[in-house]
Amino acid sequence: MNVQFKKGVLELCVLALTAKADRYGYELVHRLSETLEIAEGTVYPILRRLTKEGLFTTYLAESSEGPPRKYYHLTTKGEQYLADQVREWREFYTSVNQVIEEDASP
Amino acid sequence: MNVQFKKGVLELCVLALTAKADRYGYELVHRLSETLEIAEGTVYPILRRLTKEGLFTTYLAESSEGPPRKYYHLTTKGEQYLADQVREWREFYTSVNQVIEEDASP
DNA sequence: GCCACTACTAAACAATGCAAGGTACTGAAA
DNA sequence: TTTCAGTACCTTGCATTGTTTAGTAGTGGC
Repeated sequence: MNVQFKKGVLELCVLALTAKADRYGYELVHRLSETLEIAEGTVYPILRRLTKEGLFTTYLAESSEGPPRKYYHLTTKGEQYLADQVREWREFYTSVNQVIEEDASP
Repeated sequence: MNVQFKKGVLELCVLALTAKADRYGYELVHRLSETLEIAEGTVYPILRRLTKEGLFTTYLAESSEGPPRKYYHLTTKGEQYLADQVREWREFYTSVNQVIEEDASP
């Protein structure tokens, strides 16, 4: 998996998954690993940063299978930011595909 | 335009455009600026790097409108690399869209 | 000669993913 | 009881790569 492709997009994926339901870090790592290869050391800094920026609130919940989980909940500000990012992402990959296809089949 | 999205993809775009025809740097900057916002100082380092890696050969051609242009020509190695990158790109954005849509319309 | 445009280069800077390391709780196997 | 695997969290330093900013140099019009 091309590491460079992921830049900035992982943040978008974390936001998107958390919009569907509150998530905890470990869960996000494993969910995202199914399709995109992603490391723990990548996810936690993103969560910290986005929480600091007010896009997430957090709360702890006990688990029967290990230490308590820190859940992340998307704020209203987070939802707006996510919507913007999704729009930008769509514009972006459409542009890239135009450049590629322009070339692949002229 | 999200700066981080561009990382890694610019290389792909430069390769894709050069696969269609030999290009010179200034031309690439202006073509790519049409869709992605991009600076001169970004393109030339990519060209230098890819040339060093054997994906491009270069030659000079005179221009009636300024100094001679340095054209970049994709090598066979470059074509193979491009094909790989395009395949990876398609897999990548498909995965990202799955994650986003999973969330946007469940 | 001077200026705008074209073409390219160089160096310091910033953002972000990753590897590697650490802490700590639970339950089952030894 | 000790040990190990699985769960869950977090931090640090590194590598990669685009950006910013500045600079060099040729051409043609004023």
